[in-house]
Amino acid sequence: MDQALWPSGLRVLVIDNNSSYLSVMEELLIKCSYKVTTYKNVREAMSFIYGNQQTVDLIICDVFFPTEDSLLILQEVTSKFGIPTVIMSSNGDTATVMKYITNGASDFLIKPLRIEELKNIWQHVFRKQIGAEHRKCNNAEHVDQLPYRTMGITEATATLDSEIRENNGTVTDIRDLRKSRLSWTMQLHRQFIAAVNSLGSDKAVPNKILEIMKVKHLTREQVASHLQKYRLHQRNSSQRLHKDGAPSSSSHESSILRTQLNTSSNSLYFDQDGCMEITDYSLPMDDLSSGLDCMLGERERNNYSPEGFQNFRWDPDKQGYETTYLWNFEAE
DNA sequence: CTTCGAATAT
DNA sequence: TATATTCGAA
Repeated sequence: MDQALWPSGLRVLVIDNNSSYLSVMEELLIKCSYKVTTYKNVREAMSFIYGNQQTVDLIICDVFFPTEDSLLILQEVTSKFGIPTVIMSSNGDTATVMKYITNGASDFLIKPLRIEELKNIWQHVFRKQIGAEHRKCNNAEHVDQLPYRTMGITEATATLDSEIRENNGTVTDIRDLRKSRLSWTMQLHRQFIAAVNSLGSDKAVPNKILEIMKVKHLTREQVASHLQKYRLHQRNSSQRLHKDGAPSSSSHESSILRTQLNTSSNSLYFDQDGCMEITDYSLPMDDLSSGLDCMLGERERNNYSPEGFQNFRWDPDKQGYETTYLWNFEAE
C-alpha cells in the first residue's frame, strides 16, 4: 500500500474490561502502525478522553454487557467531540448492532477481531470528517450516501424541530417531546430508571416514580405503561441469562450470576457498576410544577459516586433527547 | 375513595 | 412495536 496514503500514527483508544483481550488489541493495532492507548475502566477512559480530546482520533470500545456503558460513551463522545467510535462485541445479533449504529457508532465489529478489520478502521475517521464538511456546505437534503449512517442519527434530529423543555440535561416537561403520543427518549428513560432505582424495586410504583421524576405533563398512566414494559424487559433478560449462561459456578461468571439473582429483587440492569447514574436532579421547578418540590432531601441520598470519577461527568448534552430508548430484547 | 398492574386496544 | 386505555382487584 502507498506509504503516503497510509494513515500511520492514527491515535486509537481501546476500552475493554478484559485485559488480556486488551493486550491482543494493542498488539494488533500496533502492527497496523497505529498509536494505541488502552483502558480497562470506562471511567478512567472517559476522563482521559476529556483531557485529551484532540489527541484521540478513534475509539474502539467493548459493549460492556450487561451494563452497556459503551452506549453512554458513544453518546457522550459522538455528541461532544465527534470522535468516531467503533463498538466491538462477541455477540452480534441484529437488534444490538442496530441499536449501536443508530446511536452513532461508526461500526460494529464481532470479536475476535482480525487484523484485516483493524487495518481498515481508519476510514471511519475520514468518513466522519468528510461527512461533517459535506453537512456544512449543503445542509439541505443530503440523504447520507454513507452506509453507516442509515437510520436517523441523533445529531441530525437534534438540530431540527422540537425544543425540549430541559434544564441541565434533565427533562422537566414533555409537552414538546410528544407529537401524538409520548416518546420515551433516552434522557426521559434515564430519569425513569433513576427514579426506579432510588426507590426500591419493590417500592417503585407509578405514582412515586412520577413524583420523583418531576416531569410536567407526564401522567401516572404513562409511567405505569413504561414500568410495565420495563419489568417485562427485566424478566426477559434474566430469563435469557438463565438459558445461555451455563449453570456452572466458575468464579468468572459471578457477575452474571449476580445479575440473575438481583433481577428478582432489584433493578440492576442499568445501574450496575459505573453505568450511568443520574446523580444530579437539579430541578428548576418552573411555574406550575405542583408542590412536589419539597422532597429533595430524600433524593440526595442516592448520590453514590464510585471510585475515581474525576473530571469525567456524564453530560448528556443535546444528544440523545430525540433518540427513543430501545429495549434490549433478543430477536430470536 | 385511590392506586395497582395485567390485559387489551390503538 | 411502543405507548395508551381499560378494568377488576386490593
